[in-house]
Amino acid sequence: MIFYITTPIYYVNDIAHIGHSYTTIAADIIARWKRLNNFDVFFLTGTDEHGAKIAAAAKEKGKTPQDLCDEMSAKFKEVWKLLNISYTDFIRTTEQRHFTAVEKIIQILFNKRFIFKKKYEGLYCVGCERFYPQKDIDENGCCPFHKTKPILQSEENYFFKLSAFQDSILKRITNPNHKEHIEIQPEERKNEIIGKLKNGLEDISLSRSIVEWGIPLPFDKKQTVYVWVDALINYITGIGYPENTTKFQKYWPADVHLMAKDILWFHAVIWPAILMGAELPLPKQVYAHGFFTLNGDKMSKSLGNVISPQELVNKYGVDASRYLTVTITPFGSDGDISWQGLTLKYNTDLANNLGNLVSRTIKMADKYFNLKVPQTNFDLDLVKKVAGFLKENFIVNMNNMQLHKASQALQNAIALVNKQIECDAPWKTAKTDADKLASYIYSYLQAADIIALYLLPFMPGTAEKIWHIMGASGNINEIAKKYFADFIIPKNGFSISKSQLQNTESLFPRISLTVVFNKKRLK
RNA sequence: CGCGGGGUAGAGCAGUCCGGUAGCUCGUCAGGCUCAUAACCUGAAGGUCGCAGGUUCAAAUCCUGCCCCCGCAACCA
Repeated sequence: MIFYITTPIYYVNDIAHIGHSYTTIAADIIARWKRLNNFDVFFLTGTDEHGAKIAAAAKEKGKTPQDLCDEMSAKFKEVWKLLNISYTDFIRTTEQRHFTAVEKIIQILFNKRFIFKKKYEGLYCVGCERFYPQKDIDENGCCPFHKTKPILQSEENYFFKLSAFQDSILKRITNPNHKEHIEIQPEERKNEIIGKLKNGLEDISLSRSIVEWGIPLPFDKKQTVYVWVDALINYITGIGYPENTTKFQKYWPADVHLMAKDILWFHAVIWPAILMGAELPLPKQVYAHGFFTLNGDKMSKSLGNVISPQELVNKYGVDASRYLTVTITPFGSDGDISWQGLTLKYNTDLANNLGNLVSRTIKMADKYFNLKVPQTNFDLDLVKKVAGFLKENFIVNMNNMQLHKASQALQNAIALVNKQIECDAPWKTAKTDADKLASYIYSYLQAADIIALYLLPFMPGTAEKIWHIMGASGNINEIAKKYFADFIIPKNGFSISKSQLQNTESLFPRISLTVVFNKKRLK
């Protein structure tokens, strides 16, 4: 079974912020989940490096565009390493393999007469790298975004016949039974796209004559390919198009293109049009998640309220940051976040619930059984209950990309064990019935093992730690793969009797909320 | 009539597609427990589910109309 998932390639005019990491962590969690389900997964991310903005930024810093791109691209890679992102490949649009792919696609479109030349005169904003119709210029005659005066630019450009694909795209999006159906998620975003599509498609300009930092058109070297068209093609470059046909045919079409809502249009409409023009299969699903606001404000550089992944990691650690980033708001819709909210969720879900469960279990195992998995007539009732619950509630949500719901299932499963401990009251049993006590502690260890398996996609490091703390043997990833294939719990459980347990420090030390408030004020 | 989303306890949100005792986290209050990270467990208070109609044995959920908030309208994840 094959699974190909992508994130957008990130534009190197900015360093990674929580928005970038949101998409990437989510993709990573899905990729890891699919791997655990024995899929052959290809997970692609990368950087988008062309365009006048990059060239201008480089010039300003006294660097060549390529140097700037190398630097920025490396920074993205560092962040992904920090966050334990398990991408299969990292594509850069300045790589030779990408040039080859873009040239090939553009040439095909040209040969099929989907590209034509047209003279165009209009108001061009350098910041936006686009022309504006008169109606979109503000009252001062400036670009509505950059507040700078656009220049009157006359260009002879190449255009892509997007309009030719309107009906076929609409059909593929609206009809689930179409053999090339593109599933757009979530539903409300799909409605938006359909609405816009019905308003009609205009042909889009596909080349720029004044942007030098780009890929030259194969049939007119004086012009470069419009950055967006350039960027989209990365999804096929990354898996070997056009040279490695075996690899390409193995992984294409993509199972999911994951992104934020702002760039859905390009992925849901323009990208399929390009692919259809080139007679390539279409992606199966395009999933657009929402935006974060911070304390109700839009995150923006000008407001200076952009959260960086490093800040999160410094405060909460890698795994907690991964977890919090994707579960703090419902996946798919917009959501408001705050440092208080993040810290609260950290304390509730990770310190009080998960961390404390591990802690109380291991301390009891230490106190009563000297850090050895007790020997017992197995009582697997609790384990079966937890396993059954997770199988029922976690998996379906993972497969529907409802990451926040999947994590909720995890939390509920953990709470189940906490409740059971309360109900068993092993600290009382300790005084009366050694055998019963052994079976209690044993069942908590086994339940924690199951929870660790399900924790793997979200918090790979923590899951492995718990696995070892609980005295479970073997490589957790291998065992998880086996478990998710047949859901059979080994007869003696995962933590074998007499195995050595580890009494370690708290996995997630509580964070005082007042510290957060103060830090925020200082900022 | 441009398109889309939202209006559910003090706060933040889920539930709405596939009608059937209104749920979660935080906060508040009262109890319990003492293995544990001032944690964990139990219970309570608190909601006319934006407004008005309609369909139905039954509506937060379906239909109609209205009010208010917020995005988007082509390149900030």
